[in-house]
Amino acid sequence: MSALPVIPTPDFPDQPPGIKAVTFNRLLESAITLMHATGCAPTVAEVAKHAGVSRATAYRCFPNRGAMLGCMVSQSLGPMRTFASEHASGKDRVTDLLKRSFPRLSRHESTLRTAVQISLEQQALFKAGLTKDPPFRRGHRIRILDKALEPLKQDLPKDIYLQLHRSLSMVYGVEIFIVLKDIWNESNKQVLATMLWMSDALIESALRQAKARKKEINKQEKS
Amino acid sequence: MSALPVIPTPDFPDQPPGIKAVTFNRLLESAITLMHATGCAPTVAEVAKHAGVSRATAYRCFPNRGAMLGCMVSQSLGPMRTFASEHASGKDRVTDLLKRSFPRLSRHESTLRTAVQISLEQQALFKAGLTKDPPFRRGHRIRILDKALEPLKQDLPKDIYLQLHRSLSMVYGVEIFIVLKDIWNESNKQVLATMLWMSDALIESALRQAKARKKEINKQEKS
DNA sequence: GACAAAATGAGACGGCTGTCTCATTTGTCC
DNA sequence: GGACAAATGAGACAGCCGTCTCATTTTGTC
Repeated sequence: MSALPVIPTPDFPDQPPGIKAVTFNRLLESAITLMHATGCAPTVAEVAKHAGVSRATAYRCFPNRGAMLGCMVSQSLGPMRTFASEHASGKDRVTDLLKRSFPRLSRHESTLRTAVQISLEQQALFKAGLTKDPPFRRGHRIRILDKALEPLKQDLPKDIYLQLHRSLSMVYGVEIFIVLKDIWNESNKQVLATMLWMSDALIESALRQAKARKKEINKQEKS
Repeated sequence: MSALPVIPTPDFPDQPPGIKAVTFNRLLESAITLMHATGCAPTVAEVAKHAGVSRATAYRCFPNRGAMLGCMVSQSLGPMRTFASEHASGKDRVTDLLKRSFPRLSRHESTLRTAVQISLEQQALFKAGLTKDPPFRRGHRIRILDKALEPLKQDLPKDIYLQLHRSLSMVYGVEIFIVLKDIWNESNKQVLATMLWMSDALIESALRQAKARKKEINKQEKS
């Protein structure tokens, strides 16, 4: 297996001024540890205690709990390396990406769920004008999918490509876990199956649509 | 436009014993009012105050804030009447459902987002064993989609139908708003476009798959 | 109207959040 | 070692959560 391109995590946490690196890192690591131990987003007090640091210092590191959890998520997920075979054809490349990413998604499910939770909270606050700082943003998937779709990009008109890209971002993310497990009560295995089924359908449809349009254009040129 | 079938909301809030109906309703209405006014999930204290009721009484109505918000969501959404033309063909019926549901989805977006938030919180607590009461469940969409897919149900093998049903539940829900708006920064209009594009692709794919299988079976029978 | 039961209000409590202030420790430079 | 600044700890505070207890009001019934 060749070395896979690394896609960096977008908002990798940076340590604020007036804080020693060791303290900052201890807090982040404690947050991750507690998250994995309980499957639940830890409180600031818990993290501080586990890190052997006072609560005040924790709040010097992060403006609030949401930010702390946001940093924790980025740090915990780390850079992405789950990539597809470089030379696979269009659809296979996406299939490959999904299959290879799945264990990772599955493993980090609770962390990713937390990310959604934070994002929702902060978006709501932001939209209500109750806070100025921009909400925690996810979006890893866009670049990863873009990379996986590279071979298809040439075959597809721009608008169709974009629609496919957007659609696949509904498939390649934690939301499908949330819907299928919390509402449908399905297993992880079924989640993967659905991801694959959907991506196949979406890609086929995009290709078919592109083909039809090409035909249409040819026809017009002839007449 | 003929009378459309009403699909009842699953967990319509029922007033607990030891509480006067008027108090319960006032609390729920206050919660809805505040939600719409701020776009943010209100606190128990706020709701109680707005309802002219003591905080203690509010906690006599709802075991906790999550439950209060859950009831608020169910009450706010009310029974579903957004249904498709009874006699439309398979795919059109789903398209119709999406188009006709969209304004409602869009209007209740913040309420629906709150529902996801509550559900995520409670799922996490539940999985961690930190609470016994079952998490707030969403799932409206399953029955609605099932009804809209009725005409297709006969044409499709059971497994393909189920896969389609599951897949469409990723399309017909607030999650697509969350992904497209929070990550992609898209407009509501684009959300609808993506919903339609995806549903079309998924249904076409299911039909095609069914056709292929039928052909395969015919072939086997001949030999 | 009187009485009992039901419904509600008032308020205390510990825990968490986020924001302070003030003391203490730690590190660095001379 | 001493002086100074950076980093941290300790703790108070108001606000919310969720759980109590106890007093008060409202309601229904005789």
